[in-house]
Amino acid sequence: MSGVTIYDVAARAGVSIKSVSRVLNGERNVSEALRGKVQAAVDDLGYRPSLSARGLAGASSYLIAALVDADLTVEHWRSGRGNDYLSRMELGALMECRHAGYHLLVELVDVASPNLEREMLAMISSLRPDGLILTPPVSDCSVVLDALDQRGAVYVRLGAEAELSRGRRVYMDDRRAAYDMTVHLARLGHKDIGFIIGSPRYAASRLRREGFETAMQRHGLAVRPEWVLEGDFTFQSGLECGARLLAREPRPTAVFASNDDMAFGVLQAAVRQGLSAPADLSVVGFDDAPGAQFSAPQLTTVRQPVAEMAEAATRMLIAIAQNKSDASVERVHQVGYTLIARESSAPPPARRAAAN
Amino acid sequence: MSGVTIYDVAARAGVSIKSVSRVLNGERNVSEALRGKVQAAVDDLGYRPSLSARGLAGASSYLIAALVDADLTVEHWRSGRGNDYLSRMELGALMECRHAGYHLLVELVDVASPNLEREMLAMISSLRPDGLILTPPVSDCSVVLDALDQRGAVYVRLGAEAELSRGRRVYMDDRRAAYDMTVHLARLGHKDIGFIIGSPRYAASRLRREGFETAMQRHGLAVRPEWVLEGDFTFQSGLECGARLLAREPRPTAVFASNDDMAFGVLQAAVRQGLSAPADLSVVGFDDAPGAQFSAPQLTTVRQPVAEMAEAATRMLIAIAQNKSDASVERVHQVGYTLIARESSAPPPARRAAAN
DNA sequence: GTGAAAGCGCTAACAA
DNA sequence: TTGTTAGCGCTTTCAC
Repeated sequence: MSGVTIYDVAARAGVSIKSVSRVLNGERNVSEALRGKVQAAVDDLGYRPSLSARGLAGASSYLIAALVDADLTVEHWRSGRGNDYLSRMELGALMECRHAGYHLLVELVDVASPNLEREMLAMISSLRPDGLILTPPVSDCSVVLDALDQRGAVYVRLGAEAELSRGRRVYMDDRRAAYDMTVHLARLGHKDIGFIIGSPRYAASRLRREGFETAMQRHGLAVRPEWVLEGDFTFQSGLECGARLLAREPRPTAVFASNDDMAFGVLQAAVRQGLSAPADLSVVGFDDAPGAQFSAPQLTTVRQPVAEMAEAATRMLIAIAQNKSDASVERVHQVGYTLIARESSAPPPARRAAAN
Repeated sequence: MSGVTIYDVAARAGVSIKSVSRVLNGERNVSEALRGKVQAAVDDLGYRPSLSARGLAGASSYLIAALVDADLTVEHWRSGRGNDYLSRMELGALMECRHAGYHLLVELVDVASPNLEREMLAMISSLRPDGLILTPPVSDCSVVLDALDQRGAVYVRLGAEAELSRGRRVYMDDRRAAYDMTVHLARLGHKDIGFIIGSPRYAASRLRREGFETAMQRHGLAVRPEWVLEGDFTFQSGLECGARLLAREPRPTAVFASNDDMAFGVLQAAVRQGLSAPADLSVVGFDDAPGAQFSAPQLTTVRQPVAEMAEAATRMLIAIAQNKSDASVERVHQVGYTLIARESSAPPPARRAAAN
């Protein structure tokens, strides 16, 4: 029952297997008559070529592999929480694979492994994916890039921020988004703005911080070192940093956390100190996490179009796989972001008082 | 550069390719000496067998395919939101694939397609996965099950609630969880409890409703038909149902929404009517969505161990693939749930007043 | 424009 | 315990 092969199709259509193969792969120099016969046989039999056989015989595997950081995955798994970035990335990649007849494989990469290079090489030779999507922080791991380059693998780096000239990239301007967010706070009248840095594991953390600092300078606002704390992108770290920030005297009138989870933590810290947001303290985040629209108050944040990024990346990968000449495919693709102003950001208390 | 094959390893170890194959597959009847030689050659060369070649020649593909509803994916993609269930499921599956040397493939399934059977058969013959993980609502689609059975494919249905005797299942007791949640409200003193049914697309919706109704009856509480509304698991539908529910006179003192997104909607509807939760109205959900701990008030809900379910499913699949005799592997695996009482559920206003 | 034959890199029978 | 041989179902030369 299991196997209708190219031979069955060829026999039914009364042609050679090579002709079936030609039709399947949309090659030129195939007469309409032949194409019709073959297509009919394919439909009758419900035939679909074996991925393994194609991969073994030909140059394409019709596989796109998404590389995901293993540590992160374990962390999420342990904490019982999902990974919003992962699912959004996949949605985009799947949408694009869907029509092109490609398949999406998700692979864990242990960036800290001492055998990383070897593992990457092994993965490539075992899977032979037509393209790879590198998610952060894997997209900034030079060992991974070296291994892929060594094998001539085609990849797109998502949100990459290091070694910008290597490979293809799809990214958004984190620095500028953070700049805009800071300006948003400044325009509301905030002068005393605290900042919580993200995990150093992500290159984006640095950029967000730079965007913040640049904006502060341009607006003549002082960046107080004691108001710039380092978190690790978790709620807990946001809670701790928030508590420290709000315990100081004087304390900032606004806090910009490098991601939403930390912003939620700051919000919580504010509540514990008897502060109400945004009346006493404005809090803004970054990511537009699933909870951002349900938090109290709803969180002002930056939305990164992750699905669109993955779509673009997958489209590039498939184009290269099909064109054979990858020269025509763009090397860098920038996507836009959206600053979503919700309830958690408002004018500072002083300004409010003055306005009364 | 790309291809170190089994021949290279055999040559280097001074043995036949069959011996290499034996060592690779951990077959018995291999001397330690031979195993050592082969392993050394494998390590030296950084060899890893080609998935395609293995799949083509042998019975195993080392592929686990996760079947995901295409409509849902498109919806999430359109709305720019992630899919928490998907990512949690994958975390679990990946954790389990990881050590066993299996790979996870994510496939979209269009349950509404007129050619669904054909598409499923084609997918199977093209991919030949060693096992399939069916996520809801695909896990309850009989056309899919028929196609898989016809091909003798091995699958595990996640959260399946229909045709319980078919195939293997990993699930949690939705009915009982909903029962418990209803009891939770009853114990707080609520007698007037509204309910929002989930999307009929999911079999779990029916079970949650049944759990609610059974609990109400057992506690001598009336289920008022006008307080039982049908939503579709979206925030918007929760908002609408909530508005309708709260506009009535008398109105319930508690609302049990079949999932968290709808519960968030009810919370929002309460705010718009000038009601404060949980003082005026208790609201509870189901799922423990990412926003549940950040909402205002934090949401009382039921946590489903999705990652653990996927882990168990993957473990079953791999065990079957390796044992060849699938008889020893359990057919049904039930996982526990956790009722998480947060801030959104509290005694009803009357009770509070009486207590004063 | 079409077909015949030769592999791709493995596993599976079957010998030895 | 180990090796030999024959495919698995395709794509790729290379003829015609």
